[in-house]
Amino acid sequence: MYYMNSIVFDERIDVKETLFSGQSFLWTIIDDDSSYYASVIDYVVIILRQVSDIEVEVITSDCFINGRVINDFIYNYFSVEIDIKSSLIDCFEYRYADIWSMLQVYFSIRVLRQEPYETLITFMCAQGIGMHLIRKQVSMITQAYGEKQSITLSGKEIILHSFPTSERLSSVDPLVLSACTNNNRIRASNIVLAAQAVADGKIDLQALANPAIPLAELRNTLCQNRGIGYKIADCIALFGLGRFDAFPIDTHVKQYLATWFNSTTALRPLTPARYLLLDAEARTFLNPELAGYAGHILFHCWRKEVKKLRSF
DNA sequence: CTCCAGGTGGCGA
DNA sequence: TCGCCACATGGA
Repeated sequence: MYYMNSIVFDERIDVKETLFSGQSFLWTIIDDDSSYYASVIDYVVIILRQVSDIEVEVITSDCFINGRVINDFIYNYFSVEIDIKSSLIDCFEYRYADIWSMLQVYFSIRVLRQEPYETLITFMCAQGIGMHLIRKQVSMITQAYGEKQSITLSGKEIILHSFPTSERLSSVDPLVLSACTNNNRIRASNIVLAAQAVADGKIDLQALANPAIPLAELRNTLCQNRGIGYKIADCIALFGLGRFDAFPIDTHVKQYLATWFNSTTALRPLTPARYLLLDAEARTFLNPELAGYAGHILFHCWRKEVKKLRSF
């Protein structure tokens, strides 16, 4: 028994660019020609299909996701209430006219509100390697330790896996897990430690989701865990805790800060001190409240337009 | 072959 | 605090 819904948004949303812009590593392309994309969220199989610029078809194995009815969940998941253009400062259009015109296409990308723990683990897989390898690691982790789920779409069975619980990952031998983390034992060990911390409450993600917590404090708390530095902490905040003010700075962001925004700091090696400097610099031409939202749009635009990269 | 990819942590100066 | 290096793999 499956549930089908059709959701019409007020503004144009590009589902594929959103799901595969590198903020989520848990979606797979079922049928690119028909624009079908699938994932498992809270043990619910969910399939999205882009019907038109503003319409999305949703097929799920349950009518509730995370205790919400499907439509409510999707609206929240795609953060449709956010006015993307307000993530840039008012004079951006005039001060950075070339970038502004290049960005137009990318305003159809939304920043997702994803499950915090899954975001934490998946971004711990994203260190100094390409997007392709990150997806491979996450996919292997779900297949090895997640629960098998399936759904039949037009006569074809689609096999998916839920993301393994923190309890499940806690009990995995790091050496065995390293088969799923590029053979990187340090990363595997850090992931197990993080899963254990989540499982026994040392990392309280529900508490960290409190928007009243200052960004710097949130970042420092997350950084107390091995394998999480400023960048990963900001990614967890932005994509997993709905903190759209968090501005992760990676190799690509560093590059566009230097090239597009003439940052001399961004020309030098990225140290923790320079990370904080760049963070402050970015907030002079981005809306501080939505700096990370803007950062993700700029990030994806830079990767595609300048670097000619793919995210999957 | 070299360089780079959504980085982090340990080390010596 | 900064620069350098190991960690690991794969694509350009």
